[in-house]
Amino acid sequence: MRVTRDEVFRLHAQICKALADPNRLLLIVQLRHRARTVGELSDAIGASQPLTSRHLGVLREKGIVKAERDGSFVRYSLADRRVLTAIDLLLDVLAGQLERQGARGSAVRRLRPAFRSA
Amino acid sequence: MRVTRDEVFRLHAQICKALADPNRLLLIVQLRHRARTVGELSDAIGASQPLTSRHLGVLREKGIVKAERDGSFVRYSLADRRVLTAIDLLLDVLAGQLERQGARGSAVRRLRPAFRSA
DNA sequence: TACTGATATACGGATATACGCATATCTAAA
DNA sequence: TTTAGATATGCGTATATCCGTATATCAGTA
Repeated sequence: MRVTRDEVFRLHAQICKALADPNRLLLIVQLRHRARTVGELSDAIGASQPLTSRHLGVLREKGIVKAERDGSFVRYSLADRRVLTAIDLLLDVLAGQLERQGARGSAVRRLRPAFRSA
Repeated sequence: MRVTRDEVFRLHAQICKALADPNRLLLIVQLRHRARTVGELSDAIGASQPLTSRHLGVLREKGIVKAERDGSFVRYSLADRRVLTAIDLLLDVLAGQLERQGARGSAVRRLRPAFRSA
């Protein structure tokens, strides 16, 4: 299959777009250490089951997570950990911006890389 | 200023959203090696001047690029090179996906990291 | 001040996205 | 085959995004 330059940029943007939603970022972060079922994820991010399923579908379609059936459950996991590295980098960028603005709060302190990788 | 956990994820997603457009990715890539004026960028990505300016505005608002006046020109440059690292990582992810699908074309070959960093 | 080139913004239409709610599909077990 | 739990999908609505076109703002110069 032939892929043009424009098509590459379009697909690249599609991947970024898949990350460009708070709920989906939450989902990805939940998968940092282990695979999880839809129900677990739904609980973890505090969203309804249908909404969770749909966001997972978006991530799956873009090849960011993969799904594996386990009985009546579906277990989701990260398909490529480099995505995690990328969003961590962007989080670092955000942390820098917030710090420069003098932002406070525990959520901000937890952003610091040293904190997060622990 | 107090920042909650939800707010952090919202801002994190905002940064991702700023990257989630082919034209804006094109712009960022154009700034990899040097600063450029709006006119230069507009030519480089083949978009109209107003559209280019607006996309640059989005990137500037999210702290991804910074603008510097130079006479009647405005010179844009990257505000944080980690963003470049992040999108390169995501491009690698895409390259892997395309390769697995047996994609061809020079645009795809140029995706390979070894190629790109040269 | 008037004029020109560079950049930014306003407006409107077309398309895409996120969400809630209802419902369909799938799997295991009775 | 029926039932129940887990997951996915359909539909309608509100909102956001992208773009073209026109116009406004700004800096430099005559």
